[in-house]
Amino acid sequence: MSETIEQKCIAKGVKLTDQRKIIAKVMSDANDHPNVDELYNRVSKIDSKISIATVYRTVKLFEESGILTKHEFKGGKARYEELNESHHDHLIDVKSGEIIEFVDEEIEKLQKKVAEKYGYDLVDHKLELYGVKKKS
Amino acid sequence: MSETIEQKCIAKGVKLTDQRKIIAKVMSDANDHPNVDELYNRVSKIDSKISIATVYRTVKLFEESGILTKHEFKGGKARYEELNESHHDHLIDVKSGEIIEFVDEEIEKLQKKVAEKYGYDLVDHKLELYGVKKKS
DNA sequence: GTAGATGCAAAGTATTTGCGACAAG
DNA sequence: CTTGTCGCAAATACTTTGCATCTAC
Repeated sequence: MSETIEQKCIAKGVKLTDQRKIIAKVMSDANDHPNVDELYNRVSKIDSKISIATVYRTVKLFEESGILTKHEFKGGKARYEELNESHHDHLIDVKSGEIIEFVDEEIEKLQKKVAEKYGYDLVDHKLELYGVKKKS
Repeated sequence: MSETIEQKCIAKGVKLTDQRKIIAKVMSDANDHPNVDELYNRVSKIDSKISIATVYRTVKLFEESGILTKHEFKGGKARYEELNESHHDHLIDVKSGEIIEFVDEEIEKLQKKVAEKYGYDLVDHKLELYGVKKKS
């Protein structure tokens, strides 16, 4: 296991309040990609007095600190997930909404090559695949 | 040159009102990826009485009819562009906002392969590269 | 002790919708 | 004619913010 979100906050000099600790824990425990509403629901079960404004402020802060990453999948609300060493992209089941994480080194390399070709250094990228389960 | 947006509307049985003709023309003439505000501005110069609600309704209708495609680039408003036979992805200059269109057959193939690998048929995908211009 | 965080409600954005008037086919 | 569209303003959905209070360090 690598660093916890709390540890990352300390490393980055982010002040750890009770609210932030709870949000950090909920995000650490999440195996999915919750949106702010879902996150607020989970957090509320632990401390019902936390306001949604704090949740918004915190995910934004964590994102700016490189602790969380934000996804804006098609037509939905912004979703967050913990950012860690292993980069991956997403395959989204358009029927069920299920999200599969995948890595493809070859695609990564090609992306860099495309950027190079146009005279750019790649600083970020977004790759989302939308699919339907095969009958087979 | 291929079909105009107007022709596509007729082909798809979309009723052609004056407002829609104007929006169709502005989108056909656009070489960029305007958001609704920008589109509304351009349209207003031709007919100042068109309301923004109509612009929203029309881009949505055109998108559902497969005439326009919607992009939700990072942190911005939804942008639209005409959908035509040549599929492409986008490389966005994070400093200037400039958008470069590119095609990479190899990446396309690999995406399909990844979907296959997880038992999915690819129905759609989104690939956006964000880069900064190289000094050199 | 002090700078920064929180809760609340109000304010912003972006987009959608109800409704009566109007126009395309 | 009749069904669908338009303009308007109000409503909605998501997110941000001002301010007084509170808290981590």
